[in-house]
Amino acid sequence: MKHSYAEYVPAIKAMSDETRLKIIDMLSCGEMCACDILEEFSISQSTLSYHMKILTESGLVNGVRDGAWMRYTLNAERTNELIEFLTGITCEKDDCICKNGRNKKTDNQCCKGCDENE
Amino acid sequence: MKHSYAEYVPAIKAMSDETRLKIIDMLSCGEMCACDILEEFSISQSTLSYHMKILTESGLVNGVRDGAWMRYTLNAERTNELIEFLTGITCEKDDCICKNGRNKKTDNQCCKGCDENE
DNA sequence: CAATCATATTGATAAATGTCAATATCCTAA
DNA sequence: TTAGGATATTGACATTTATCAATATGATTG
Repeated sequence: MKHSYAEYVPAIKAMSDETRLKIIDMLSCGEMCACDILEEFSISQSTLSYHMKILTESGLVNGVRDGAWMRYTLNAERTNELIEFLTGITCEKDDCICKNGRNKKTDNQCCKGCDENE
Repeated sequence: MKHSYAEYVPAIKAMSDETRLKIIDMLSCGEMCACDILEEFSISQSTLSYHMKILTESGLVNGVRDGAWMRYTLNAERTNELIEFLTGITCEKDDCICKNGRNKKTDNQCCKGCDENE
């Protein structure tokens, strides 16, 4: 199975920032509104809004309006999917892409199964 | 337990690029040299060198010189650690940071255990 | 040691990112 | 319906990122 790396890049990019990692951690136990998240940081309101937009557009976080507030939750399905993807590309596997390349010096290093799979 | 988010940012950033994701996938089954990796992409040699530097400096990939070649391997320990970290911050947990904040609208949304832990 | 192959570094450049202040929009409550 | 609170958007800016061509460095082999 070939992975579509590009599909996961926005979500990984969304996680590649200290502030957003902390926001994800904060949301992992349940819903929070933007104003409560903001209080945990020393950033401006517009910067938080920017970060929340990246998180929601990446699919990792869901945001719903509740009157004047925005209520944010972690999209567990999406985060699980991402972690499974990362697990998949970092673990040795039968249907890997490593059948390509690895010609010159490391022919014998290829995992078993590479020749049998497309 | 408090996570040190910043500690993981370089590794996540290293993964937040389509080219580097594919390189990680290629290395997941075993060692490859730079020249073999290069053949899988339509990028210049200097660009690949740049990407390999980011991957090795992030700790996700190990590179050793073998004569004129560089042999790259995935650092499985480090990738596992990263995945465990991501799993940790995305799963509901007892020792979460969510005891902070969540005052205004969502007091009742906090997970069990938040009050008992620092 | 000279030629050559493999990789790294440098300098330049365009694009993306993170941040803020200012402003706009959306919603509620009086 | 209007004032004010919560959030989003805009414009400006500095920093970082990804890329390449050119060049440098390191290793091998004749």
